[in-house]
Amino acid sequence: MVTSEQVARLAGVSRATVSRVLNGSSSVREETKKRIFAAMTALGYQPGSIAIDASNQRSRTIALMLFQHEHGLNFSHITQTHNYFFLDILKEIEAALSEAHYDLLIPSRPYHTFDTVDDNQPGTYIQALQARHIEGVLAVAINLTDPRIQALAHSEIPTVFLDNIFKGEHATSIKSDFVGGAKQAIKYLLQLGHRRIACFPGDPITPTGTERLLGYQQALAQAGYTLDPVLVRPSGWDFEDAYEAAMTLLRERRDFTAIFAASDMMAIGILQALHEYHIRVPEEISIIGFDDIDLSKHSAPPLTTMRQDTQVISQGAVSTLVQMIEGEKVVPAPMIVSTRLIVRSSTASVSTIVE
Amino acid sequence: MVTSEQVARLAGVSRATVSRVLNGSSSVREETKKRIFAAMTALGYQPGSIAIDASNQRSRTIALMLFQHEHGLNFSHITQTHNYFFLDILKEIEAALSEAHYDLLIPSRPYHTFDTVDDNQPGTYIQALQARHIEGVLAVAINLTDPRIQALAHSEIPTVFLDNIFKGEHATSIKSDFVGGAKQAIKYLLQLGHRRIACFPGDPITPTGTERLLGYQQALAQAGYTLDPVLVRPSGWDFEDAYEAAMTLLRERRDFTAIFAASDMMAIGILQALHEYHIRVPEEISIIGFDDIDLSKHSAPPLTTMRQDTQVISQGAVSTLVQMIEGEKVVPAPMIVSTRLIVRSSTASVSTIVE
DNA sequence: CTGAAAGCGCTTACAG
DNA sequence: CTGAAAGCGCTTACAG
Repeated sequence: MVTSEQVARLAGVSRATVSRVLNGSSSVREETKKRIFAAMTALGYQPGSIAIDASNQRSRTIALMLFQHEHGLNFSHITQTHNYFFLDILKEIEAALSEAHYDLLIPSRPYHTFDTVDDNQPGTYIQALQARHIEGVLAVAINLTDPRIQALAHSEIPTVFLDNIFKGEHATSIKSDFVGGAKQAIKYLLQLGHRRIACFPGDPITPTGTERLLGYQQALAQAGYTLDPVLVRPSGWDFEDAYEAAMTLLRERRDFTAIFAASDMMAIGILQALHEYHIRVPEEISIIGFDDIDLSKHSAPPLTTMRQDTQVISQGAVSTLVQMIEGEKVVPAPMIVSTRLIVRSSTASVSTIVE
Repeated sequence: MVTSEQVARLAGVSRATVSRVLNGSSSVREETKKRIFAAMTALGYQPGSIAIDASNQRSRTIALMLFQHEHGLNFSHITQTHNYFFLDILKEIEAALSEAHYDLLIPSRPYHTFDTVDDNQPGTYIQALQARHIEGVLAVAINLTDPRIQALAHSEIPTVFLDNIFKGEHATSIKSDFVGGAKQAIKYLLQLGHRRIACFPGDPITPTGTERLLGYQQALAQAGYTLDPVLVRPSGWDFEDAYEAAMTLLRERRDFTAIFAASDMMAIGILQALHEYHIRVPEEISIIGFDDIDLSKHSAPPLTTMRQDTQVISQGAVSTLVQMIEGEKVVPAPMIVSTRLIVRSSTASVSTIVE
């Protein structure tokens, strides 16, 4: 590898000056600057990042962490169908990080060089991140009971949580307005004339599930309708979970004209159940999803849904994190991003129902 | 941060000895070893990775690169529907890398500290990777015209290409047997009695598309059937591309009883077109896909497909790469992994066709 | 504007 | 078995 030493020699200056040119830290005579640039291109010099990091004591690296099952790796989570939505987030995060000149690390090697220590103990988990000079963490906390989450939230490592609210000395969060989004979805269905609306809130163990359920309840209450508990069907977040829950509901032959699903992936599972029962959408049943993943516009029929603003969430997460790393000590308050109704063909007003 | 200095002091030894205990490089008296471990746990010491890297001149980091559109970032590619398959690969790669104690970097920040250089010029692109001490690259080359691919294949950086064959002094590849897989798929359809089989080979500009087409042609020829060119429908790899191509084919009212799709995502697009034409699968038309992504078992009907062995591909890619980094100078030959027929409900024998 | 020197926190021959 | 010293390739006060 070409070193700054060689560049310096060729340009007839000291390594210090080469470094100054690289960083623009202090002014260098135009003339010498030119000589140095010439030497750099002549040799094909690239400053080595390890040395830069060693010297600056920083890595410009942020880690992406998914907490789902206690000891799983990151991608093993993200490939599950119910996490499909996060891929869109990841895409935008990568772009935003690139703008800000940070790298994204998917930590996969064991954190410790010696084996006496248990990686997953909350305390040593944080030490391990610090030892690796992770400057910030973007965390998706799904399994809220994982003790590493609290350890992270209370550590000194700047952290932004996506989708669930955590606060700490150096931690904040950003998420969609699930309550408001669910409310708007239900209002829209009410507006179309639907009165008996089934609700698949996802997993009510998680706040993100409960929030959607709450929006459903509030919208109904505010419009003056009573909720029929038999139409509320908790389930897991996966495609199959929703499919199964829908099959059960259909088997029971309940009376309803519309369905609110807590995610698009779930809606697509429900759609398949309806399909198997030869129930036409939206002629017989309307259905509305949540997220607006790209598959939604390709489902049969294309799905009406509440879009989460992935761009605002991702850019917000990154800029907040960068600010916490580089900027003032003030930790920004948790951010709530509003959702938007996207009307496609899976919803129709009750009056158009064909018998 | 706790340093080895502090540990050494507390244990009453030199930093050298602490280091020796950490690496097990040379023998240390049992007694002092114990004292040192005690000091480490007492202080919560974790060796800092930056210093380790600086000293060892290596990073234990491998980069994941997707070459698709000239200047795109990694995740912006992977979230496209036609790359959904690679998520399964990524999941296994992460696990294998973890085993081997390497980190996965998704390079996103600009490669250069100074702006005089164009990152995407093949030469400087390699220098940039070297400057970042990337020890190896896992590359998915889709846009084969990207000059960075050749630069990488001929560089000194150990590289394993997935899905397309590239060879170089320090580069090899691993991929599924697309020709063989396509052949087996067609043979299976022939066995079911189908004679007029439409083929959606994906994008024939790419070898991976052409290989599947070749398998189709060979299987037909070997069984003694002539190929009707009108049934071969090239298209892009995306869901919509296949959907559009299928709509066109259906509009033309061609005579065929089965379809071979080059990917599951394409098959799902075609399924939707068939659905819109109210054509029953498999009663009227059989369809077989390729890849076996998880969505395939959830499509309506569940898809018969050629499964790619993601585990063998991923583990093979990682172990080969690690071997090139750590081991002998011999570059392993390109590897071809066989595929496997997974029969589900989208295929049936022609005799069962209900008119 | 520029050079000599010290420093970042580790590791590893070299002695003893 | 263990310590003192040099080194990894940068950066940054400190002088001049």
